Amino acid sequence: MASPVAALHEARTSVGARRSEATEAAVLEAFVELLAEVGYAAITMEAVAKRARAGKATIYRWWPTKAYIALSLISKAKVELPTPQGLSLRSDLIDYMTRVLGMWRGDAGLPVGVLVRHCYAEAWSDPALAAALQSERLERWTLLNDMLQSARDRGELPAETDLARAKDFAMSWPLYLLMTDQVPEPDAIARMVDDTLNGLRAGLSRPPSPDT
Amino acid sequence: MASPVAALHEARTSVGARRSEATEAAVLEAFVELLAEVGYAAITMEAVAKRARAGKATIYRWWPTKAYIALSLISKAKVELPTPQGLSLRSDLIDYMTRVLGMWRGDAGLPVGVLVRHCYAEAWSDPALAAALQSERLERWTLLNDMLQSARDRGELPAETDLARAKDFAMSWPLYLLMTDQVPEPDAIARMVDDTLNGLRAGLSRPPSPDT
Amino acid sequence: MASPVAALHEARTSVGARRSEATEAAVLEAFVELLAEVGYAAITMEAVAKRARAGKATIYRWWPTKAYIALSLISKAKVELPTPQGLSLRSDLIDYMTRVLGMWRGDAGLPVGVLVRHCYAEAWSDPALAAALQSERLERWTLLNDMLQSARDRGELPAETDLARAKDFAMSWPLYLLMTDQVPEPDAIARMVDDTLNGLRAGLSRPPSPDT
Amino acid sequence: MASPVAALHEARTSVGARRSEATEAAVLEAFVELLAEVGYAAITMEAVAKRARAGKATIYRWWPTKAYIALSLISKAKVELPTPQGLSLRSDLIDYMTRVLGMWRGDAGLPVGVLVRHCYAEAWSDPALAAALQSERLERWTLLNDMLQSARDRGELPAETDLARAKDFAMSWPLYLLMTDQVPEPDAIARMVDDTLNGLRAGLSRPPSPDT
DNA sequence: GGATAAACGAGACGGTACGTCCCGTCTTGAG
DNA sequence: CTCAAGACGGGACGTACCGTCTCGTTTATCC
Repeated sequence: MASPVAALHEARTSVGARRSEATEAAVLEAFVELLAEVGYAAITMEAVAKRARAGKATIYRWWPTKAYIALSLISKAKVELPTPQGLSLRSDLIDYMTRVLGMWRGDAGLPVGVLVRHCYAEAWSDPALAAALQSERLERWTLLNDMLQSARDRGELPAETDLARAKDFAMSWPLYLLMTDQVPEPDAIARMVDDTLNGLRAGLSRPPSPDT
Repeated sequence: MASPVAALHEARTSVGARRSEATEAAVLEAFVELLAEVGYAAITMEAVAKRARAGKATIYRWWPTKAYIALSLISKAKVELPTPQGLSLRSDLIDYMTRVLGMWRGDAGLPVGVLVRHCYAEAWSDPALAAALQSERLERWTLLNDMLQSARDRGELPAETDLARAKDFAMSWPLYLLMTDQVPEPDAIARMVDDTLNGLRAGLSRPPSPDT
Repeated sequence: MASPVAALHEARTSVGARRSEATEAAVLEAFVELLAEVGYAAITMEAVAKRARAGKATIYRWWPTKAYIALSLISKAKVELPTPQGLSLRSDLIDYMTRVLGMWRGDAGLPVGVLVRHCYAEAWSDPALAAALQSERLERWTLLNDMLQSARDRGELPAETDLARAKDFAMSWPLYLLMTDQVPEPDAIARMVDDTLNGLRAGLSRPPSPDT
Repeated sequence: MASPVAALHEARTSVGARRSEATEAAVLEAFVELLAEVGYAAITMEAVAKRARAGKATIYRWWPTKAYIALSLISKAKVELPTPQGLSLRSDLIDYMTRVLGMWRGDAGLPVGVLVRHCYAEAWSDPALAAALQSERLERWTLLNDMLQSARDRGELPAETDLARAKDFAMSWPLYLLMTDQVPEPDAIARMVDDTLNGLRAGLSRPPSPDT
């Protein structure tokens, strides 16, 4: 059930050997190694298979393209996101962004940001991947949603704030920076959050209501 | 000198036949056709050459990868950007964004947005392409810069506004939408601009000064 | 002990379920069907297993390669070979060849000729298969041997005729025709037999004796 | 133009690089080496390409399967066949068969017999190959045809002998021996020829004429 | 005008990776 | 204990493109 990728392979009724977890781990590990050694673009399914001592057919059985392997890694890279303190949206956002950007930069070993960028790139031509990414995004941004809701409840944000749009808006600045290779260093995160907050506090625009 | 791509091939001293403009046009046209028929990802240099009735070597002589062909097309897709009226930043931005997004969506026939997205994607692994894109971006965003400067001069924006950062900030929301396949329809552009303006008018954060 | 193939699996000491005859029949039947549908070359063990609803391991337990399955079918294709009348070698041979060639052509449903040809082909690289084929051949050609011996006894063939060599010689013309896809129609069989008889009656050459 | 295989690639109207003879030679040489090292059955197109330092696509461009490479080698293996002396059919045949069998056994380095056997095997499933083999056979057996014709003219064979059938008959005994791995040593060739001659001299059967 | 040189189309080349297929083995649970 | 189902490591298949390299033709400059 867990990951969006695994979800495609749930049905299982008959007998026979089960999916090898050792192989799955070996594939992911091989991918991480190759990412560090040759870079995302130069990774081939062939090389991953050889490195993982797995058959190519096995890899294709579970991951249609290398982007899905990347997505598996993104899903596994669950950082310990802090429970929002709820004192102020600003401090909550700074905490949150610090963790997220640290994960993107690879503070925990795996530079998830590279994977995210390439997954978005390939999702442009692969609707199924786009959908999987979307669901990944929803799952991962739950905390962000909670933060914004609390802030709205506390009156830090206008009462009529559209939470979904606010979430998108809040991620657009950092994602733009990721996309253009300008992921901010920790000390620049507060500035980024302040810029975002200015936009949010002033109240996001709303769709025109017929009665207005 | 025109385009960033052509700039790499200026030097010319000796005799011999010149670059065939007919061939260049045929290649670009073939690319546009293939884009509509099979999508960006499925375009190959081989297919472009065959469609354009050009030799592969000829294409490689002028464009290292298909991303550079895309870049050539982006450069050629000069829309008639309006001279800013200078009445208000809001109306200027709405005019500007309307034109840019229209070009991205392909209102003039060629969906430039797809090309932009894929160029960004491939630029992640190709510094030279990234540089060419950067210079393309500067050129294209000159008008945006002018608008912001005028607005600052008129007092619509805080006097201490960092124009470069403001430009990035102003483009981050639309680019994010482009990247996530949510390019707004014309009637939603005003909302997008308003969200951006809220952030800008409140004053972008500034880097910490040593004396603070 | 029946077939040369089965003979490899006679020893049976331990307990447990016995070989399922239903499975064996299903495999052979599946093979015959596939032979008609896709041709010998395109038959795979995988497809046979699936068609027979048998496990691949089960098939491999009893037949090392598909050639052995073919051999099993050849062995089973016991036609009612006529007891030699003993009136004349010529009429006996015509009867015999008519039956054998009919079987090759598939008059009884299964075109055994195709199986024979492919078994010979694969036997070139598989000594065990070659040996099995050899023993199959001996068994099948017993009648031919009898005919030749009777004819020699009756004086139709030179007294010093080497029966083994005569048997080979008698089969070489039809086998050559099988190999070159020229299996004679029934009315041409008499001609083939006559050609062979000419050679046999004149006396096959003998190995040089030391005293000659 | 010569060979049956090359004949498929004669048409050539436009410009462009020509077929590389060095590569063709390298492929054939690699095939010969692999034949000696691993045996026909274990040769793969992949290994041939690697050994010859040729691209797989290049090999597939000129030879559809490995059997066609074998056929190329057979065609190239032109032995110095003796001009028939014309003294007697028997001595001519012995000379001829000695040369042919020597080539099959590999007296000149390349065991052509193995190639012939496998080509026949694969021709059973490949009509185009069968046709190419047929034309190869015709070309190679020209001398045999001449011998038989001279002998008929001299009265050594019945005047009504069908030369084509005689040729087939003359080759059926040696080919049968090749197929069953019993290629005769030089001293047994005379016996083989004698057996064949007995059949020929007695007169091959003729198709029934309507007026008989 | 003849020589020279560049660019061109066509396309063969060595090579890499693709995604599929099948091999023969091993694992799992049902009978 | 055997069997079906089926996942596995492995490896060859035949294809598609890559980017480079002849070829011989065309086109422009220079002497």
